[in-house]
Amino acid sequence: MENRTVDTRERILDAGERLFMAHGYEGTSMRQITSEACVNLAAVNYHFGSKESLMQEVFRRRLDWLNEERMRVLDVLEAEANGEPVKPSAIVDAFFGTLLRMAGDENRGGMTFLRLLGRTLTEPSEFIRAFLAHEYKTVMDRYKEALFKALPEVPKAEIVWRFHFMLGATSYAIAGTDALRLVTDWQIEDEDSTDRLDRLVPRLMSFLLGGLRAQLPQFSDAAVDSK
Amino acid sequence: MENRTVDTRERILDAGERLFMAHGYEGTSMRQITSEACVNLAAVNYHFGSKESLMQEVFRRRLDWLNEERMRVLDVLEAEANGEPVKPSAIVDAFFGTLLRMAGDENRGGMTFLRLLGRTLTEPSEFIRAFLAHEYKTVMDRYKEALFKALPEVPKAEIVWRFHFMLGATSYAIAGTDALRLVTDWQIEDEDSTDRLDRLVPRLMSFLLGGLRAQLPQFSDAAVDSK
DNA sequence: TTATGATTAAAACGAACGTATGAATCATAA
DNA sequence: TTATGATTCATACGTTCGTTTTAATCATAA
Repeated sequence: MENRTVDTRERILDAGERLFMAHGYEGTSMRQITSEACVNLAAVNYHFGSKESLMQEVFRRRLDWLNEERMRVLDVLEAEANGEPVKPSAIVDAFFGTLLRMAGDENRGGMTFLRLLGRTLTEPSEFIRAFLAHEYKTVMDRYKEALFKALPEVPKAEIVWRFHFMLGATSYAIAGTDALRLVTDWQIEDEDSTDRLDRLVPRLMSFLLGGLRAQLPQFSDAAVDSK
Repeated sequence: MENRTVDTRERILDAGERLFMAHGYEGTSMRQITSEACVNLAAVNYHFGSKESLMQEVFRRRLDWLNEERMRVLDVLEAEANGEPVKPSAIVDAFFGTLLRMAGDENRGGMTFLRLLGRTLTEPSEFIRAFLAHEYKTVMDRYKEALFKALPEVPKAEIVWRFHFMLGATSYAIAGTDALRLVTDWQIEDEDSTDRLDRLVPRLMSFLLGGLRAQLPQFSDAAVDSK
């Protein structure tokens, strides 16, 4: 009994992941999903209850592992540091590198899930917001604290903003890997697509670190940045 | 006759802009739009032909000015430079600063349009891709060339990627101004919302320039970065 | 082999979608 | 004042949406 069920559930999750990535939540119909998964229309409601619950399960399947892994890696880094601050580059790699390396692991959703995640963060449907907030809260707080410790001379508000900017650059780097081409018609010359992912990680990492450690902004107005 | 028409068209465009921003293209219905605009359901099809055409017009109304302004500013910068390369910081400010300062100009869409633009770039519906590509092509090429000249020691492929990353960070900075709060539950402490926008521009600019001028990545593999 | 609970299947539900139609209403020029 | 073209209006069309229902089919344990 177990076998059929798992296959059906997984096929639905895979189809949902791919279609939500390509057309968004609202732009994807149950009939598209069940058709692509080769299951009956009623199967989604039977196994997941509703379209919204399916969407949540699509995320949970990947995010649970991702955020556990992020916690685990940061645990290791902090243990190695023996109470000293962890290097910013190591923190950034633990958070964003772990995410990006999912793209190469087809068993963990690969590029498809990363692009879904990237686009979802800019179009948070009301119901998915609470879910993502809950799913992300703990790991975000841990990394925020680690960055505060790693960069004691940078105001906390600035670090929070820069984490925010880093998330944006990363989401685009993924979600837009071929979307941006359609906007700009740019060719990333001389690179086949296998090369591209391998090189994306160091490229993005350089950019993120450059931004994180950039000169602090000068506010034209009077008020100095509050500690 | 002219007056009623213009008002109706503008009210529809305003409502569409706000609702597309909040719920996305697929997530917004004609009935929501016409209801918010206080016009008859048939008014959209009468004035714009279809929902897709309305979406295009929502963008055109703002992008035409934005991209002309970007061109104009770069013209001025290059004229002042007398054939010398323009400073990277000036190029970045001309492109992204011009965009960000739209947020403060309610007559040009303000924050609403910027957030719509930000989220649309990660969810490019098939039909909007060709439109945005056409609308953006010329100005993108101009700025790309300016950056090549400004950073002759950086490989062109790297500059293209970093422009890409900067777009992402910027889109998030805008689209996520309150979306990210919902993901991370962060409070940007000690700042009222009027302060926030004034400070966002220098903050983001510092980050973008730090990323643009960051140390070049070291690729672990053999092949050196191609010219 | 038969009984049982899990899963799949086919069909239909009411609601909401984008769009089209034709009559009513408006502003303007003759 | 009346004729005309632009605009607004109420209404309906045909589809598609997510979900539900009821029956058929399957796998397993007694």
